[in-house]
Amino acid sequence: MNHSKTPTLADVGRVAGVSRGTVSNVFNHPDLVRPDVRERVEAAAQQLGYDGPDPRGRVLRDGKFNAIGFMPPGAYAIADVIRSPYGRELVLGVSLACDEAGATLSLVNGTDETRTSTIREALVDGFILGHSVDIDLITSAQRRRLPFVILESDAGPDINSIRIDGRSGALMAVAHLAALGHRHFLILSIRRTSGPPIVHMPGKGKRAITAGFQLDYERLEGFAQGLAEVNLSIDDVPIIETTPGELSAGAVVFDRFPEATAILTMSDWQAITVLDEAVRRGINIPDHVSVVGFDGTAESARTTPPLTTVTHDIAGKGRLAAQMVFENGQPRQIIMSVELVVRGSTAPPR
Amino acid sequence: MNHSKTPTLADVGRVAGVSRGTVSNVFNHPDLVRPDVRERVEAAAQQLGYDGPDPRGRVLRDGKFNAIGFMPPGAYAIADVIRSPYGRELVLGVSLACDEAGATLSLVNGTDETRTSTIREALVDGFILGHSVDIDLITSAQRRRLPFVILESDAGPDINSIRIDGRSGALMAVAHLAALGHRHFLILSIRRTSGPPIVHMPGKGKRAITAGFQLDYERLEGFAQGLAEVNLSIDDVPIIETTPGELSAGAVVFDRFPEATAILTMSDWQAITVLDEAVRRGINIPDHVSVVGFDGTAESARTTPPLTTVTHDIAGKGRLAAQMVFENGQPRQIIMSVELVVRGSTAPPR
DNA sequence: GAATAAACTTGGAGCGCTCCAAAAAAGTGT
DNA sequence: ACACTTTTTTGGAGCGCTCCAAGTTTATTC
Repeated sequence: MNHSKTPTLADVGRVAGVSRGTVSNVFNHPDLVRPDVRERVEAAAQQLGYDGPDPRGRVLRDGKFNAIGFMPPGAYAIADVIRSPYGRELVLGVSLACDEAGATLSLVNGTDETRTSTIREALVDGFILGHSVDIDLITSAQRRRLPFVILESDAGPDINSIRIDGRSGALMAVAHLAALGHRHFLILSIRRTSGPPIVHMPGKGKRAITAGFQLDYERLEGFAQGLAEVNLSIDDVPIIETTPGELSAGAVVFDRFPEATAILTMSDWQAITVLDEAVRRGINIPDHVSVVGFDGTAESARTTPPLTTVTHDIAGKGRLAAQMVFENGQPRQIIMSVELVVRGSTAPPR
Repeated sequence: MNHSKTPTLADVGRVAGVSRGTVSNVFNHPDLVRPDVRERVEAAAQQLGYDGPDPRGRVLRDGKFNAIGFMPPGAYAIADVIRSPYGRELVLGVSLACDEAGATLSLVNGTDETRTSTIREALVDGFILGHSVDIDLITSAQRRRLPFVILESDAGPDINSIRIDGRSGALMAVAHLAALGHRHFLILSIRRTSGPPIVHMPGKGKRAITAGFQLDYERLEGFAQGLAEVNLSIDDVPIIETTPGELSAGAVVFDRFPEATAILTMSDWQAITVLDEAVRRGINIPDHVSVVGFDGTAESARTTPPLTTVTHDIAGKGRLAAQMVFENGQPRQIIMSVELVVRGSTAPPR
């Protein structure tokens, strides 16, 4: 039994002269085993170079992986998540909950084609899914009969979800700028397909419905409401959709809409793009133009000027999501509150 | 067979009137199955709500998890890795290789006590271990008979390792500063236990050996050599050991060693601490004091002034480590080259 | 249409483990 | 020493799957 094959419980039992069950107990419930027997088994294990039960067997038997999977939204790879400040803080929160639970965090990849098979095959006890309303994905996850939580997307009362109150956040952002006296707004929204920024000119029908996901939609609604409250219509506000990572957003803003004094965004990242472009053009923020970010990432506090932004507890969201997966209780839909943190990127218009 | 239990391959086979093997083939090698049979099986699967083979069975049978584990060094948690710029870039590299290989990246936690059991139990095909010379950990990893790579620590010819040429990096840093005319050096080294900075005054024996790990040791050697080449001795240079994350390092430097004009560090992070403290005290860098970082994280380019730093390809290192795990070939010990990137934080002494 | 080749299907043999009911051993009290 | 309780140990029964050699069916050839 020693052909350099890795030894098994049974091998150890054979050498120690006890049954498999006893060897298993030595490793998992040592208190149930008489001390002398335990020592004999440990000696046998040592001799064979056996280092404890192989997790594969346990997994099959118990059905538990002691791990949760985090799947980035849409076409994002794990690398994109780690690269982005938002993704990073989210994963940080998830990892904190995993630390507490002693669980492993599996970052699972899914290109658009492989997402469902990944869901089917991942070695995890549950999932956290990035924002996505992809019904196939949800179906796959449900089929797997594993707990899962969807972020930033409400998929109905039977499905765990956590999202922020983006509508209120958007509303606060507009209200803040309006209170400062701004009347010329511009919105940076999120383009869900790849490609250059798409510019929606004012007055061409209701553009709010161009939102790809619930996340954008809610925020646009909030913007619309906030504008309505100061007798403006979102239909008169230009909307630029940019893909995450798009660097030219700022240039488009200043090239095409020099009259705008208040820029509303859907992410700190977009806001920072505008800040960078402003520096390049010698446009002073907030003197010439005010900018409001979204998410309140750590980065937003370190820009010059620091960003006024709709803030929420990103890491807390990740952590809560993981906890919900671990608990595996009744489905809940949680809406987290947001807060407008006013910093240096907003001021009254000139 | 329908007691709301999750269906298995056998259940599907029973309904479709074929054997388990055929059902397995439908999902894994559909080309081997006659189309009409395949359809029958697929219909049965659909009817039962069977969504493909359970990964647990496959894992036991095949022995492969299709995942690699990343274990942070020493007492770090996953969260610490994600928080730190260096850890983040490293994980980014690992994740890129995982993306390419279609594998999952498991971030496994190990507190000091649970590290070896984590190694024993993680559901992975191999490991990347943060820098550590902990022999128990290496033994555990070897026992598991899984490929693994150790970062920043050479554990001998039988063990995969990747590290940077820290000695040369350190040497370059000193040479650069010496060429600028500096004679009053100070070294920020790494404290491996928790607690406040430890100050090693000059002239009190050979302090280089206080290094906890190979990483520090090599760099101290490099510093020593560089100093020797300009007729200085490391024994005359103060060394301050700080824990990663320690914020007071900069204060200790300026409080205790105002005569130092050239600060050598072991991480960008330490260097940034010094920069921050300098701003607080109105000390101009590089006019009053020059600072050299280590690692060349993305952050180092964005500080004010941008940091002169010993740079290496952090993400590349992570990626290579993952590739070595996937390849599982002959053990290799790789030393990656470093480069001194001169930016704004160094200048001739006043 | 029989012989031969090709295509497809089958089901046994595990993979390594843990649970659990039952058996065995050890301990207790009279 | 015996009956009875408590502590330990045992080994069968899977967990769900894939491989593979062997068997069966279908297609091709003469």
